[in-house]
Amino acid sequence: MDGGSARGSKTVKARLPKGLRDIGECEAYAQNRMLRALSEVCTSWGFSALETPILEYADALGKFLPDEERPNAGVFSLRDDDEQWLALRYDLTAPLARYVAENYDSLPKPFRRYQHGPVFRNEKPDPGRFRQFMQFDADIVGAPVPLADAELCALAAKCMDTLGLKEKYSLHISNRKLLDGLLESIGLNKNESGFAEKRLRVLRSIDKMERLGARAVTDLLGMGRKDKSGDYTPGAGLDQKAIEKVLALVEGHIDFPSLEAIMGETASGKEGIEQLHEMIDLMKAFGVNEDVIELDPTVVRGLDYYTGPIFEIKMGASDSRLTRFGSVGGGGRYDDLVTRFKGIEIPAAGFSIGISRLYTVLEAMKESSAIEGETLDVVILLLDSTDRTEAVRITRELREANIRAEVYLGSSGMRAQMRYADRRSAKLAIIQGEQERKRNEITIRNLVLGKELSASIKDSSQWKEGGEAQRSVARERLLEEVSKTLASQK
RNA sequence: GCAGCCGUAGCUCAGUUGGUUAGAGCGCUUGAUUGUGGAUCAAGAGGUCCGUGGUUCAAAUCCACGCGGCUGUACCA
Repeated sequence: MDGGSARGSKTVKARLPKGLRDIGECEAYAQNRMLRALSEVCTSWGFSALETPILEYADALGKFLPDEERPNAGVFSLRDDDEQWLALRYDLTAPLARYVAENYDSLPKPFRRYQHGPVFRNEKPDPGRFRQFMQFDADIVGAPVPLADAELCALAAKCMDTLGLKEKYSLHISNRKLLDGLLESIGLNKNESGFAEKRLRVLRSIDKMERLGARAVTDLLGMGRKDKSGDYTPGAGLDQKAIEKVLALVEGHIDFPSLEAIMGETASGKEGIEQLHEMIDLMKAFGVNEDVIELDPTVVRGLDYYTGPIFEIKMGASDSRLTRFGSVGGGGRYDDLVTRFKGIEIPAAGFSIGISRLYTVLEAMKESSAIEGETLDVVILLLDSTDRTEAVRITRELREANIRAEVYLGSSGMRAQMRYADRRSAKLAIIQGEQERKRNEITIRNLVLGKELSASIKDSSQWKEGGEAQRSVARERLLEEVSKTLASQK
């Protein structure tokens, strides 16, 4: 009555906020390795590091201002003590725009930078989609030419190659101007009322092509669509002819001649095609394998954001099992982003890779080289009869030789210590109890070999003897014998 | 955001038409088998039955609302 309930009333329930997660050792190691590798690539391509803070003024982030009804829709925001709204960054590009605007005069133009860090989105978490995740981002500000777009695409490809994913991804490229050309060619006029709304619906429908298929997209372009749950999504209200034209663009593979036919004489369409041609030529010159480049007008991305070339990095083009993961990164040209601050248009383009998402995909692909953690090498057991300072000296000697070692901390029995070593996937254990000490020896147990042998062991005395998995050697030969045992395990 | 389903131990779940002290398996901790990962045996820890209110002599069980999870859908920088 007293114990449980009294404790219950005083303790706090340990719980993780929804949509957030703890990252275990395997993913943490993998994430660090990926970030390090990508940073090196960017550095060698002449991009410099820039780290902006996690918090920004909400209005500097742009789009998602806290409003009366839903102060936390999209972004996490909070009030500073001077009443100004702060918000957690939801990507790395908006803070870059703020940085560029603030430091414009002192920056070299073009300005090339990379950055990585956690970003936050306050929205409904879905499986594999969290409210905090790691992004890697690279951008070029102040270069209006397709050469910059091509270089960023090529860098994205190089990044994927560096992560060991050569031939496991593809770059789907398109151009926002193609979509402008399409809208023009189906008779949507910029100056008509309701254009913005209609444009948005058309673009969203196109974006759903891959997930929902042609029939659903037809409905969405026309009268609207009712889904399984009974929810109704209003359509764009296009006529039959227009719908067919849109579908022609987004259905199946497309090549340049058919693209030209669809775009016709529209100015934006022509410009978009021209830019794509130039980009692809330059990408190849940058060393991108032609096979990973895929012309794909279904790529839409940020609706009010991009102004020119856009692209997405998708996994396993040939492996349909992976298409459900969608894109692991993408980017494009966003010439308007700094305009908000400066009043003048500053050309900019960039891309980001979703590190957290990429890890999830690699895990599902069982890319073990990318996802395995770093295991412990040695656990030094600590028995009642073990000399503490000697155990510490052994630990230190191993560590100085760059062997990952730890001395058991605690007073449990030997059995529990062995279980601990097993749980930690340690490769071997070192024992120096009374028997070893008398003879100035140590016992090395090969845990990997021991596990293999255990399958055939029947009675418990064999366990204790250890057989080939265990031997005693002179104390001075510690390093030599440990190294030998570790080497034998590879 | 909208809709449907679900919520009992760390995990997977049982719990009768509402009825005494809420259970099992696995896992976890400790111990035994001379000082060894497995097996076996023994003991132990671990619960606000999601929360709040209601119906009732009586609620894990029925009702309402909230919260959380899953699925679909919307949004997605």
